[in-house]
Amino acid sequence: MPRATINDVAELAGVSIKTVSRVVNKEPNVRDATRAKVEKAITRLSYHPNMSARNLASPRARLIALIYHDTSSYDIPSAGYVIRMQTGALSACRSADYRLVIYPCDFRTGSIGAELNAMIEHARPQGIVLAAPLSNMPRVVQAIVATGTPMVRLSPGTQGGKQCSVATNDRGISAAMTRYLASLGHRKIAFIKGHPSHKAVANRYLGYVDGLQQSGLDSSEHFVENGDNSFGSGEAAGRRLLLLKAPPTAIFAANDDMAAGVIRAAALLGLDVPGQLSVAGCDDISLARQLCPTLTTIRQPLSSMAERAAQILIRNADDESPLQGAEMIPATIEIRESTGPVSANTRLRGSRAQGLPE
Amino acid sequence: MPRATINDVAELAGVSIKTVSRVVNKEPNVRDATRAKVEKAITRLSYHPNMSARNLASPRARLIALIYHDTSSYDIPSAGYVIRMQTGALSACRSADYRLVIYPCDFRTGSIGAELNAMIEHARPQGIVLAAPLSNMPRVVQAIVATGTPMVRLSPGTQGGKQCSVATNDRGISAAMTRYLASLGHRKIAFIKGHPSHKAVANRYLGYVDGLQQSGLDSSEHFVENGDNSFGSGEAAGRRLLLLKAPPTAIFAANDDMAAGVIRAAALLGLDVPGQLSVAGCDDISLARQLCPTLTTIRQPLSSMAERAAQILIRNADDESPLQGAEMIPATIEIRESTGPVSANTRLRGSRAQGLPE
DNA sequence: GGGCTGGATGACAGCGCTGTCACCATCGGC
DNA sequence: GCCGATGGTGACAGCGCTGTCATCCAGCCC
Repeated sequence: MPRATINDVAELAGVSIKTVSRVVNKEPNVRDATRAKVEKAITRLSYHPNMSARNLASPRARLIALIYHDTSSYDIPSAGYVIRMQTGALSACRSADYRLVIYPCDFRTGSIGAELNAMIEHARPQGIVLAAPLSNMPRVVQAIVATGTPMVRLSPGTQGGKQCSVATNDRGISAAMTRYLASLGHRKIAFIKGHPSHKAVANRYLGYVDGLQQSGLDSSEHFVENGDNSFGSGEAAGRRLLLLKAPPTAIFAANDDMAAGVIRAAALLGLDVPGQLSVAGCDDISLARQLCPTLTTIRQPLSSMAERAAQILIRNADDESPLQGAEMIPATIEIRESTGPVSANTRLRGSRAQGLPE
Repeated sequence: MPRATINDVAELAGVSIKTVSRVVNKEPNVRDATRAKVEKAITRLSYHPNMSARNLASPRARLIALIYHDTSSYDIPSAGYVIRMQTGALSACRSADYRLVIYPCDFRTGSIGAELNAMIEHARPQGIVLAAPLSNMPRVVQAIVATGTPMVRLSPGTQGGKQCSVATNDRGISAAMTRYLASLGHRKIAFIKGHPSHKAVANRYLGYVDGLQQSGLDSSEHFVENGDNSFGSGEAAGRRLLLLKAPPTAIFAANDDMAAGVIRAAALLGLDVPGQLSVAGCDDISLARQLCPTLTTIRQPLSSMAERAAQILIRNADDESPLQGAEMIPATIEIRESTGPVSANTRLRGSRAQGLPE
């Protein structure tokens, strides 16, 4: 059957198409009886408004773009990260009858500014959700700002500029994780920092320091190692920490990949996790549940963040609000198997402890 | 600056808008000189055709929908799978000036048929790319067929119906993997089957049998175990195989999760991989590169498959071809660290071999 | 009751593009 | 030199909707 148009509905309901339009768009100034009549006709004909016609006739694009760094060209450990954001953004779009355009792009490309510009010119989204780490790259942010398209940044790390953003409490939740470790009896809690370019990840270190302080613990420089977000760097840092004369009993890594590396380092040294060493990570990548033991970690509310960002953009079209300010959606701690209370024999090492091959 | 329209271009080039339209759509019957003039004007004004107007004016929707099973509600090990398909589909869409709509949905929902129907009515895509495992679920396939929207199925497992499909040579490449293992000197090659509902995964078993035969090896029932695609089932199956009196020297699992389980089982039994046991998987999930040792596996050309599917759909709009037949894009074997030649001391077990705690 | 206000509704003109068809040159064949 | 065929081009009517503005009818004030 040919698709029903607004004319068909108007005819069936005995009103003008304009009135149907009002009902569809939930505009005021329609009598209840009329509205009911129209709604009945809509149902009977299973009418769906034509997106293209709507967009053409009104300045509103009903299109949100989600721009993120494309990891598919190399490794894809962060695929879950992207999927979760998509899920959130899609959810907001679906309920508002908007469409979502996904735009993976590679920030290492020199021409990313031009590329984004072309995409924006082409798709003409009503708003843009910009994911981390693109959200804290001046080049990228500026290219988008230049187009004048409303934008919400996800986890921008710092509140630069007036752009609106949605973030999570990286620092606060990291402090909470540290306090949680302290509450298990740990006194020597180490931290492995992430790659310095990642602002949001850097905030986690600050949270760690806060947490130590709040728990009345000293932050010793010996218990802070540098990593670069990779599994290998986590393993190396973990090994260095565990081979100290007075090693920590808990290690908190700024991301899950490094935490997984720490678990491996511990295994190679014959240490039981969590019996002799507690390990915590951050991000809740899928690996966190597959690891053995499963990894206690911080779960970022990525989906909610992206959903909120899309909502802000959608609502912005109505009330022309200036679109600024930062929203915060709290992260949660996922307690799994890799953390536990300090045991009596914490200092005991397994037989394979010392001098293992790298 | 306000966005340039086709009128602006026509005026600048001194032709009618229809001629500009012809140039933009690469239609014939435009003199070269005219075409050049128009193209120059387009560049000067950096004109981009308005999608909505185009769609409204022509039956062609310039929209492809990618429908896949939404894993985000539970665990997300397959996020990479989705991302790779998206990448391929996006690539086809971008180069043809099409838009991509992603539609994750949960096949466990009772109302999935109605849901898909509503989505299709709403978005009106010109074609649908249906990913596995949805592509071999009759309920889902029928719901889409009922809408009359052109569809290409990805890895449908079997060639049911007349729908067009793009698949990979699961069976052939599995045979190749088996031959590869045999070529390393392995004579006792075990296989761990996947979940029976997954057609494409079932084909891998057939390939394994083919491969044994092609290598002149006997397929012994003792060397085939059942799994359910999960890590845990792989570990259990691996353990059973390795505790046989005459255990295999190579284990080929129908997917990577199970292969990872086998590696863990081997580690617990003190077996060195690949020194004493070769392990191969299938899918090339991101975990495959993070495992230690990294996993030899079969990489499905997901991105190419999705790209091809989208291309077929896009091209179908031009030449009204009946849209049927199955295309095949070959998978590749990724040789990594987990497989190696049979060593002299293959039968030697590590000290922790027997009777370890489960 | 006259004049007003404001809510409810409809007429109408596009939004920017494509499909159809008409038009005007050419051009080759007789 | 006349004809039909063909290539190149443009006029024009929508596609299905929304924004604007006009219209109409109640209800209200004095």
